[in-house]
Amino acid sequence: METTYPVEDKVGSMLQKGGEHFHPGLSVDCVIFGFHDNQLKVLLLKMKHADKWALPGGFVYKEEDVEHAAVRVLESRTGLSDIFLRQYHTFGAPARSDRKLNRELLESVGMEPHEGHWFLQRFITVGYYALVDFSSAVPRPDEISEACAWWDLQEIPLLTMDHNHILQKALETLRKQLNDQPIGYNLLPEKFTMPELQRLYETILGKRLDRRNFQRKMLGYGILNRLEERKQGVAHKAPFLYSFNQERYGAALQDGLQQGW
Amino acid sequence: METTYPVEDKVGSMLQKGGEHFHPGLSVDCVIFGFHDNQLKVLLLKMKHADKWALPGGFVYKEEDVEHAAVRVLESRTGLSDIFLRQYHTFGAPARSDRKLNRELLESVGMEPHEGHWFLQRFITVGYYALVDFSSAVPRPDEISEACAWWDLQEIPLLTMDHNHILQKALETLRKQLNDQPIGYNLLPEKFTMPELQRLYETILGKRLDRRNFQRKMLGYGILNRLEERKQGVAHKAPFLYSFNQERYGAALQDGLQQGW
DNA sequence: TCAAAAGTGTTTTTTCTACACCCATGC
DNA sequence: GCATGGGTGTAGAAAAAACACTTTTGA
Repeated sequence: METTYPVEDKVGSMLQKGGEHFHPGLSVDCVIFGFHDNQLKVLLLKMKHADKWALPGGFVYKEEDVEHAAVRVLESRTGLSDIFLRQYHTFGAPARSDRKLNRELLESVGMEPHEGHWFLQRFITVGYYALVDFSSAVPRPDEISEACAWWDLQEIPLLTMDHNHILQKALETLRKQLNDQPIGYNLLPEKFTMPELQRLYETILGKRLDRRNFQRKMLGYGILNRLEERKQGVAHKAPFLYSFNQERYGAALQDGLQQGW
Repeated sequence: METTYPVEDKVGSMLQKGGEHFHPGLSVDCVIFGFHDNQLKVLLLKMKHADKWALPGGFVYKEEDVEHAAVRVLESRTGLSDIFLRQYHTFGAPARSDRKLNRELLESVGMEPHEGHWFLQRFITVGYYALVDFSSAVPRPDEISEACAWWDLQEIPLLTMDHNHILQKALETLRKQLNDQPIGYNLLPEKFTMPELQRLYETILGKRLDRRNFQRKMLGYGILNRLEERKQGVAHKAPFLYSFNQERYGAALQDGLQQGW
């Protein structure tokens, strides 16, 4: 089922016509995680007419599935489709909307910020987090932003509105996901080494793990295929390459890994 | 911070004035769990002018925190405040709104279902689940419903719209909660026996557990106080009574019980 | 007095934890 | 040749699973 939605060609027309096209007072925000240089990265946007960075987000068309809106944001910012995306929380505090900021944005594009303008209403936002392969994702700013870039999780600046909070909550959810679901398929390249997978886990958890116990536990999940080849051109002993067993990985995502009861 | 919101005195005025007071296209639905007779129960409403039962839900006032709306629904249906409430998912499929049903409802109260009426728009709903003490909760229907009652989880009928789906998802979330957080404080009376707590777990999980291993594990969490007294007037050997250690229970909710990594 | 439910403990199995040793590679 | 990272195995501790005996009570 393919549906076409109007495209915002520029800030002005979006802000002007938004009220007609979008579901009122509703947005989605995506925390897009990538992994590179043994660091967890997050994709951030720098909006025009704003001095702070923000999470990539967007509005939901009137008859669009909310999740579809998140997929759309994701695809337009990274060029990737068919990736891991999960809704984790909806942020509904009235104070989270920064009317002053939005009013200034309206004025900056020469629009009259009249009372009742759709963009000046209070917004509820549905938070999604995504796991993407850093090397295949190509960050691209949209019409209303001047930059789009990966940020190291350790160096996240003060973001707009409540976006630091939204990001923090995504990270907590991701950490919990490790406890009953596998992670890696979407964050690592097709072929990867066990140490690389371990770095990923360590980065998400923020602590170091024992090399041998990690390998045993991970192999015990039965979701990995060890390939014949080893990683080329590395210092020291060449580690084996692995890939995920699609079927078993999917089943593990579905059924969970270890259940306490 | 106490805020007063307009009260819907009856269906007509709510449907008529709703557009002025409520955040457009947004609702909350609550899956209220109780435990009685060794059975997990859910509180359902029977709406006037409708033949199906529904989850208790409501709309969100324009400047009201979404969570506050859920608390409001909960309090008005059960008479309880300060209970366990958790947001678990937001349902945003366009097809979930049953316009036909709402149109009929409008007509049934003598209102013109004109195009663009707020009640005929597509709705996003934020799902919350609550755990309440069955014996202190007093089910009370609101102005727009003719009945409010506890239903056995095994006997849930076909509900309105996507409410069966919303309920199912709440149950899944509740099951997962058992794996890293304690449950019971809100579902059981102040004093309870170990077998009662075990029945609760068994009911949620849908499977039987070993009596002795359950007790060992549960005591190991260190969240229980064993009281001096035993349950009175029961057949067979009288079991000890327990209560939850508030401080430790709260800490366990906060920090989690067992973390896989 | 006996069936049913509850309290407590023990054995076995499995999993987790903490290590030690050898191998390959680049400098 | 040696420091660094990677592959593999093993002993001890801890947790989970399986199971048995005794006590209390109402019918």
